[in-house]
Amino acid sequence: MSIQSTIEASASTLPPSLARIAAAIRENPSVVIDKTINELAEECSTSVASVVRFCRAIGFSGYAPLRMALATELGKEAAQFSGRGAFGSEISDEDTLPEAVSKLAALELLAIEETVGQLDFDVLDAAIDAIDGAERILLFGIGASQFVAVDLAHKLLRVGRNAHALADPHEAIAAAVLHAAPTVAIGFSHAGSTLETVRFLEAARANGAATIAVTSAKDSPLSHAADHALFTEVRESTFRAGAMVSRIAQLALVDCLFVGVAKRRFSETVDALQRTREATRALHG
Amino acid sequence: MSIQSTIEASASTLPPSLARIAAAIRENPSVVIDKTINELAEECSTSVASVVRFCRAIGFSGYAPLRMALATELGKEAAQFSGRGAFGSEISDEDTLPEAVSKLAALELLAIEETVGQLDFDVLDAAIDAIDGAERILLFGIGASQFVAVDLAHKLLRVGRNAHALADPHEAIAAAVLHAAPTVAIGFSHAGSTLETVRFLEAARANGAATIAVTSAKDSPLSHAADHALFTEVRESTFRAGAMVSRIAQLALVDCLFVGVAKRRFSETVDALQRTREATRALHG
DNA sequence: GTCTTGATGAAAAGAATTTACTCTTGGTGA
DNA sequence: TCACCAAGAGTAAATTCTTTTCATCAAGAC
Repeated sequence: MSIQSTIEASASTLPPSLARIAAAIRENPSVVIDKTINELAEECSTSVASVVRFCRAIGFSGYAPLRMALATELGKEAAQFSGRGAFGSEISDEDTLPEAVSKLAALELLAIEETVGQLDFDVLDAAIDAIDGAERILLFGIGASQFVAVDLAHKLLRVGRNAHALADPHEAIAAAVLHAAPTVAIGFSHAGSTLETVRFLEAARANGAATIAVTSAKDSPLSHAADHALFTEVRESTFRAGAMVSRIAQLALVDCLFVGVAKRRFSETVDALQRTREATRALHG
Repeated sequence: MSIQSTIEASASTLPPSLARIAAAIRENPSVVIDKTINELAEECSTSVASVVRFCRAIGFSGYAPLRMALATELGKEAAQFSGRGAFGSEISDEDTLPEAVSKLAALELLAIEETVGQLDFDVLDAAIDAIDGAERILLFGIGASQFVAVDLAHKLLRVGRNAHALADPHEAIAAAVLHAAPTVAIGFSHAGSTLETVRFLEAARANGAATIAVTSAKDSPLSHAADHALFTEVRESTFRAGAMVSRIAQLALVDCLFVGVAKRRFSETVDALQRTREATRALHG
């Protein structure tokens, strides 16, 4: 539990003069670091003794320990937002190149962090099960999502799985309705509303295939059409950065899926990767 | 510049007793936070006066300011490594799924951070200039790098640039040697040694095209074959995670390029994106 | 050989922090 | 009504920590 939330929590039970100190710190935590106990007491129109009482009240032995702990905590917070440019602010025409680049990078980092952070491992595990159990893996996405589908297909192919990224809606539906070996169908759509992709999953499901959705929209046609829905977390500032960031998040998610599948058949996977690697190296002489 | 590296840097020029203090802090920075100036002096077999001198020597006005700053810095460091699983450690068979996933995510985050962090903006700017000035943009990569090439081509296409991701080496060379409008050729190769990609850039260069390399290898045939070499920074733990992480880093780099190009023609770009967006929306009714 | 110069620590001086004690205020029960 | 208690708050003394000052010492320069 952080110091600041501890202060927040105990603020209501504190007597007036200690409460003033709590309020001052809540409003600007760095006063503790910048000011001595005397200055802080004066700023809160109270005595240094009360500041010491306040420190005790929130669980510290004195002012110095509180100072150190708070400095550390503020450092942590700063780190969370440092190197992440002007957060959330739009990438605009006026930005210099380094500014624009760091804003974009910040969004991409955040997207991966949050996507992986909120991942439901039960769903992920179930999806991996489905992929692991299938003899035919069909992947479909349109536009930017197509890259992601192709990427995963390529990776699965390299470890010896029978994966196909379908190029167009007709081909996708045709493959989905084909009665063949146990199939898993994976549909990719950032907004979750791309009609062709939804149809693809629906058709596959109607034909007894397991279905997986990868989208950012929790409550969307695509997620409803799937047995297992995996979500990306993207703070899409606008369409300008949106496509890039959502693609990165989808790829990170796809990597998680792949790692899971690879783990299931670890030795085979390692073996397969080694072979493909050697084979391609042979090509280069 | 961090406090700890400042200490590191000045340690060699410090007189013996101050050097002892520097050594103690270097070995365990948190002594500064845990101990008073008296205790620290005693631990270093020196006087409190020397500790104050030390603080001055590394640019602080006294012990208290150093304490606060160091506490903040340690907090930052702590934040950097929390939530990033077991760092650098290999993804292994024994990992649970959440472990494996967080290790992978940590590697991907690090790759983006470091790639963007070490980016040479002069080179980036020059590369963007080249792309901006070209009337024909040729992109080529093989294997995993092909996705990156296709991705960038797709994005440039969407903002109205004449970009082509070439599918195979023959096509690539053929396009490169064609005497046509001012051309820029962009080659992608993680290792920087893929023969076909190197040949592609060489052919393009011989024909007067501007050339750009995207690779992780600073000193490689590909980077030497290019006018402007952009580097990804990947701590490739092994081939298991390597392909995924390097691809993410390349994409992040490609996004930087794209943002730069888009900035040059901001209104046109926004306009073009809006049009393509509306057009695709029309398709979905 | 003496004179700097820089390094060092002891101790005084100055701040900051903590403790001890006092004062006020508002309530309680005889 | 009044004595009394307890909680809240402050003053000032005591303590601890930090900074400054000054004296000493060693090593190299003249």
